[in-house]
Amino acid sequence: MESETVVRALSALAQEHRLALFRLLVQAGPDGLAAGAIAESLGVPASSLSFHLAQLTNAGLIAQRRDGRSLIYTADYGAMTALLGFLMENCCGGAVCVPAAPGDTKDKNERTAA
Amino acid sequence: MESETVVRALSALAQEHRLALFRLLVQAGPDGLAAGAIAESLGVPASSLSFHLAQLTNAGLIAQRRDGRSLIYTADYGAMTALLGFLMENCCGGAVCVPAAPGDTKDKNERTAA
DNA sequence: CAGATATTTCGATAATATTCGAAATGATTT
DNA sequence: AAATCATTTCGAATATTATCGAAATATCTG
Repeated sequence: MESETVVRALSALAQEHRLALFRLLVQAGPDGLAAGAIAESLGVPASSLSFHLAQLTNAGLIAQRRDGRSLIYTADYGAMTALLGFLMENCCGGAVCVPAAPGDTKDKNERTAA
Repeated sequence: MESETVVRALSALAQEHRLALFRLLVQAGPDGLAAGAIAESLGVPASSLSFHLAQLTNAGLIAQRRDGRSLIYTADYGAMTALLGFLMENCCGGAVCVPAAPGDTKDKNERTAA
């Protein structure tokens, strides 16, 4: 995974509306949501939303499919996992350091490390 | 974890120099690196680097300690793990979907979900 | 084909980020 | 305390991002 790709993905998520949007799609699952439904849910004008959808699409984090006159957007879980993988990949020079299971929101960062 | 905190952390990482900087610190481990060493390693002027260090510090992703006349920066692994945790936390409405271990770079996103 | 609906593109404006040299601060040495 | 070294703050130029209405595009319905 190229560092430029990662920056684009992080940039895409580094914005209130888009983070909310992405999480909305993640929770919506494979069925996804139509652009209109998202706009309403987020309280963002259609044209603004379209801009944000384009950013996320461009970053490869979401995908588009057409259903009638609606465009349905879905989260790309693969891209997400790849991103997370990249962020921990060279952690501590390869030592085991993030054994925490998903959902475990522990905040301590004491480590024996090296 | 507040969404605003997450956005700040993502914003901090969503920039070539800072992503490289953070990864440099992650790999450097608990010993960390002096600002000067980082500046040289990244090929960035001192004042620019200082700006980026401030961003990462402000986002809580790195910490500072003084050693003589040098300021040593280290990655905050706890903040990092918290961020990753948040990003997967509500994934698929709570269904198990990212069981992949760190280092496993699988790219498929087929899921039975709901 | 005309009308209605869903969404995107355009264009202009406002807001935020990045960059880097020069000057300021803090810590060390002599 | 003066000189020196490491780093940060300031200020100002440049670049990138976000916002949203109006107009354009694409799809469906009658």
